[in-house]
Amino acid sequence: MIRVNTELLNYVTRLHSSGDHPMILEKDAKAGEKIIVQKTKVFALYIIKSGMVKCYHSIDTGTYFIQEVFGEGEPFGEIEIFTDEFSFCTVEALTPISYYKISKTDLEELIKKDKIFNSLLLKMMASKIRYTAVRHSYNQSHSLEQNLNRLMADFPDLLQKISKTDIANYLGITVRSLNRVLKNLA
Amino acid sequence: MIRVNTELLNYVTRLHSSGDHPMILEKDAKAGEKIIVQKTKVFALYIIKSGMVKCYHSIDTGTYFIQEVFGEGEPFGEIEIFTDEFSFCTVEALTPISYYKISKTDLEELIKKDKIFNSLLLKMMASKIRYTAVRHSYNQSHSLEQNLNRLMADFPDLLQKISKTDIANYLGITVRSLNRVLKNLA
DNA sequence: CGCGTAATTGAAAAGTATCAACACTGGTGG
DNA sequence: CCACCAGTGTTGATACTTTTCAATTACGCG
Repeated sequence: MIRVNTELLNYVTRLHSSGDHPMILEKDAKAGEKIIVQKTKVFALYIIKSGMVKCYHSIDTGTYFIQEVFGEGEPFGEIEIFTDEFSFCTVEALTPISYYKISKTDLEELIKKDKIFNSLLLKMMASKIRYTAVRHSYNQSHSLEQNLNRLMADFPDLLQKISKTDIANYLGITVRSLNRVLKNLA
Repeated sequence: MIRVNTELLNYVTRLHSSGDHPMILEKDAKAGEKIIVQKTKVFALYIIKSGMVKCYHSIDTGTYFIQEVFGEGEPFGEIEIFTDEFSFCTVEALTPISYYKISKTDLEELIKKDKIFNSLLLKMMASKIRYTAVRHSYNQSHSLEQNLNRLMADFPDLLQKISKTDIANYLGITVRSLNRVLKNLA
């Protein structure tokens, strides 16, 4: 549920601090701020340096589905840039965050010139596809209780870090159901 | 549910027929043949030239979840190659198919040398992530009836092309539920 | 303190799975 | 040519799971 990408973070941090890449900006945001808003154009790739964001897709009034929670090193905005479409998710800071920002044109330059960066991107996207597919498959084929157990095993401090509303929206269930299952587990 | 990628197919067909790329092999398979088996090592990228395959993840005896049905131009095997992990899906021909096959080392060569191919790959993976995310989100947030309606609207000849068992496993429901909803729609 | 958001819990309603019986189809062998 | 078989599809009854609705409590913050 909380994804990280140390390899990419280390590489981008090195690029940034080398000074050779002034196009890599470092920025901050407060908890609750929206970095990307659903159905708008995206002009940059973002990589989280510290903190967490949630990436969610609103359906209509009130309900939304959490695609993923991104932690250190996870990039976002790349899908909109590569597919050249409007964002399908809103990305909102869960904690105060700092992040790197690379504009679309600079990103395209970087991909052309830096083969290591290019292959990190390919690897990152492949890993996103794999992770999402496994998660989707697991969710569909197991009971809520099993899904929750797996989540708690992977992230023991989940309940401290993420609100129950968000956990429920990540699992695609109501908070009522989440509470019932949590009570049964205990 | 049935994905295609005309742009990639055209490009690879041109590479193949130019004769400059003898590493791009053209092969065939009968309906029911498995091109990739779950939990095995994958040594090549495959691109469908004609026909359809289903990509599914088995849980335990009997039950499986269909990730996606791939049609013309859709690649598979790229995730295993880029993440360097065992396959999490079995890829099985639904119809007789013909496909292109590029070995891992040749693929890496091609990515380095051919910037257009590289950017087609980036775009393809971004589009897979986006599509999967939207599908997952939609499935979780809508009723079975709405999901089925959307599927039938997108693929009017769905019931002729895909078996009900496979459709149910794609939606993550039982065949019994699928039949009930289909009856209500009519 | 008061306000809005998040969390908790029960009861009823709706949705889905499970189980089981049976129909339909295409291919195989006696 | 027909009987059989395996795989797929159909349908009803029942049990189980999840949602919906509603009422109440807890918490953080200006």
